[in-house]
Amino acid sequence: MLLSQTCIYGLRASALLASKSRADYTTIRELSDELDISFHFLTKVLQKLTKSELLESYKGPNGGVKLARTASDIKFMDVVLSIDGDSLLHECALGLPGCGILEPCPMHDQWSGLKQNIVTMMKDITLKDLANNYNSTHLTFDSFNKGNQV
Amino acid sequence: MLLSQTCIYGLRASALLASKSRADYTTIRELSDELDISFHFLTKVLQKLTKSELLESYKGPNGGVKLARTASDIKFMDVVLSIDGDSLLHECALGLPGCGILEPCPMHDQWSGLKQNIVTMMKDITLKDLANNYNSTHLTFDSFNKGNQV
DNA sequence: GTATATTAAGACAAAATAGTCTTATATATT
DNA sequence: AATATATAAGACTATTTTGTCTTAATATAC
Repeated sequence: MLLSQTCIYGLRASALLASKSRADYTTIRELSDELDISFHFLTKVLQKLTKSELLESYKGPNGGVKLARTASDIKFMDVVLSIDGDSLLHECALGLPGCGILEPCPMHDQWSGLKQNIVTMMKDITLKDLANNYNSTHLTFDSFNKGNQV
Repeated sequence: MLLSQTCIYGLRASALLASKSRADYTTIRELSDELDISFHFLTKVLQKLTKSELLESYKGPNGGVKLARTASDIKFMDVVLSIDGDSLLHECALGLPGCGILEPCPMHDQWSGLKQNIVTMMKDITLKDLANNYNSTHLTFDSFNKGNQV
């Protein structure tokens, strides 16, 4: 799996927040219910995004979380970096720590090309894009969670 | 990480076997020493490849493992499928079980394009390619394991 | 046939990841 | 002030992945 489960949860919650495009705060409980993710676990995931200043949180009644910037200004990659870190950018396909331009492993050239494409995509796509696609499918995220399609 | 550690060990051992291009058996001990991988763990990894009939094994003195076919006839993808299975081929970037053409998740189109490129590469590269590159670098795999480059 | 060399198999341990639960802290409402 | 609502933080548990160790099975050589 390319991204950790934690990261995927963060991406889904971020995309859902973006699709709501609300100015006020959304509770994590609402997000966890819609996404069918454990409330407590999602709380911890979103804390990372808050610390990275991708989200803003507010305690107490009418509190919750919201995007810290406009959805078009937060990239897929921002969420990945915040949660999974930058290991994806540097990792050798064969897991060799010394692999690089000077001492390429047998996979280096092929893999770094592909990796660059992945990174480009992640830097290209914003939460707004995710939210747009999300809305255009006329599907709730919840429907995915039921696994009703192969 | 795209591939499991187990899978990476399998790939490295397979590439090393291919680079030796020996007709007789190589002991797992020799492979594990050169690759600096735990002997017992590598044994279990290679057992999977043997069961998948990518390798042949032989017990007793002068025994060991060798490629079951010529190196140019075993693909990177064969090893990945044997060890990690085909989850990579089907996985949605957002981990949504229902994601597909009928009910695409917000990432579906972009991700399936990239995924296809990855799969194409893995089906394209053979152990012979890995071995060639490996030899042309004039580096032992061992030098990578020391992590002497950023 | 006994000793030696090798993979096969499976029990066990350690580490990383994922998930749960409880308590603390901040805010709003009354 | 008291109560209710929300995130923050951290202890704890469960699961998966990775790694270790012991024993079994098989083949060779003498």
